[in-house]
Amino acid sequence: MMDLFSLELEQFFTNDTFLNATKRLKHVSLGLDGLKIDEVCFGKLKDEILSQTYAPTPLKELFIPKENKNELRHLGIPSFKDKIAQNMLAFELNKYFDKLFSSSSYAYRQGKSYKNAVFRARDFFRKYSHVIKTDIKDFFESINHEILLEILNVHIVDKRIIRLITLWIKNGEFLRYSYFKHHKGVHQGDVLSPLLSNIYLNQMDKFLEQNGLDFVRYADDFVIFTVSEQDATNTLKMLKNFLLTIKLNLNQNKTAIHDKFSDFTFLGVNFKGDELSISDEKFRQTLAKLSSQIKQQEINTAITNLNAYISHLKTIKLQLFSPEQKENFNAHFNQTITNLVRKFIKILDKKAIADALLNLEFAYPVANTLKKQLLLSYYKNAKLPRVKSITATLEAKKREYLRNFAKDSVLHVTTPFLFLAILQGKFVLKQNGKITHKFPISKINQIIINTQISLSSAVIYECSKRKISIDFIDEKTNLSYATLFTSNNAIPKNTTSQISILKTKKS
DNA sequence: ATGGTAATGAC
RNA sequence: CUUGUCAUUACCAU
Repeated sequence: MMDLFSLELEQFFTNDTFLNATKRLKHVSLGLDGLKIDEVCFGKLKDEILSQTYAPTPLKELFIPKENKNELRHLGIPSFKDKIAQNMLAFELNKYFDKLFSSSSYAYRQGKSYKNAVFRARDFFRKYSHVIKTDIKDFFESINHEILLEILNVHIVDKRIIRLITLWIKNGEFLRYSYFKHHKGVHQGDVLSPLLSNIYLNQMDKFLEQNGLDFVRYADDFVIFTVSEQDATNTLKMLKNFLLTIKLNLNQNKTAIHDKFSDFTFLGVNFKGDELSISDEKFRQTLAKLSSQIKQQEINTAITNLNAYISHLKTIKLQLFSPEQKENFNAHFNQTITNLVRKFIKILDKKAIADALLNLEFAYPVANTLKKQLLLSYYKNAKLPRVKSITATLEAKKREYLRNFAKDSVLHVTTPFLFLAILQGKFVLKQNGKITHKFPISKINQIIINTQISLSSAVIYECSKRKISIDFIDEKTNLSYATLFTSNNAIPKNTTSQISILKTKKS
């Protein structure tokens, strides 16, 4: 007989779990009801939920740019009361469902981390010759409600819980005044979503296990190991067919079969067979982060920050550096410390600096005699004029030009009472009917207005066509109070659908 | 040991 | 006025 989730709502909707839930949630970003975390009344929430009169607030739809990518992340932000309710349930559900999950599933689970996943994958690759690297297309947004609810229904005894979860996943989103229904997928931002996503993909884990396949899965990102290319091809075909039965598809252009000699990236780590490394881009980021630790008013806080960052790096990244990267890292580290000393050499005496440096943690083990030499060299080098590295010298010049280009391409209007229009294919600024400035449209990619001016509709039309954004900045606060058009088309897409609605008779 | 904050980093 | 889960590290308090 299978173990079931037999807890009833009353058993975990208590004052204690309420307090726990409020602690675990961020206290920023209000939902649409505008309630702050300390304005949520537990008594009322509990009554509503137990009596099934509870209704979640629609989510706040938001698009934020993904890091280093020209894509947007679609978020739905629930109100605090809904987050709290979900959190209280998630805690118990997590405990129950975690027992059912595969040991090869690593995301969002207590005691598991992406590091474990990386090393597990490496260990598997020592036993196999081929690997399928793939991920699922629009995973969160593709989860099928009926299939998910069916699974939950099998395990959860108290059906009021099923009703709650249904309310949450089917809850719609507001973008400004436009409401978007939610027929499929779980919201990115809901507390329960990570767990629900694991429950859903547990079906695939079980399928892979039944077929005797070794794999490592982190959310929708996973690798499957095989003994030959043919085996990999067959497995992939079989997997695709299975995924169709749970309404999922693979991301075609991120799916590939690799042998021990071709590189691929999994969880931010470069794999080449069982040899791990980190990408040049990530490596540069690491160096930049290291340097940024010394931007401190006090030498001791700078050292504390550096030590914290180094300790953090030791837990995984340092183990993944190639010999070349190690060497570069050490050079950069030495340079960073020299810069730090240079910054404080005028205001602190030699002893104060030496005392601070003695606390310094090194990324790699350093013998005591060598350590003394290094510390001394930092002090000596700091006295010399600063000589930038070749790349830094070129970078600085590059940035200077980028700034200039940006200056050229942004039309920033600060003089009041002008009229911005389009004439003969150019943006023109007029004062009392006379043209004072002209700008070629093709060169402009942003317009910033922080004063009171007039704007012709032709300008707005041209800007929308060319995806030139217009920002209106408040003179006093320097904050943007309105933006017309973004360079990304995710939002305009919704806007156009709204316009098409307004054109109908129903409008 | 247990409680808190602030980083980073995977999705 | 940029979410969620998990992990790691550092610091502080008892």
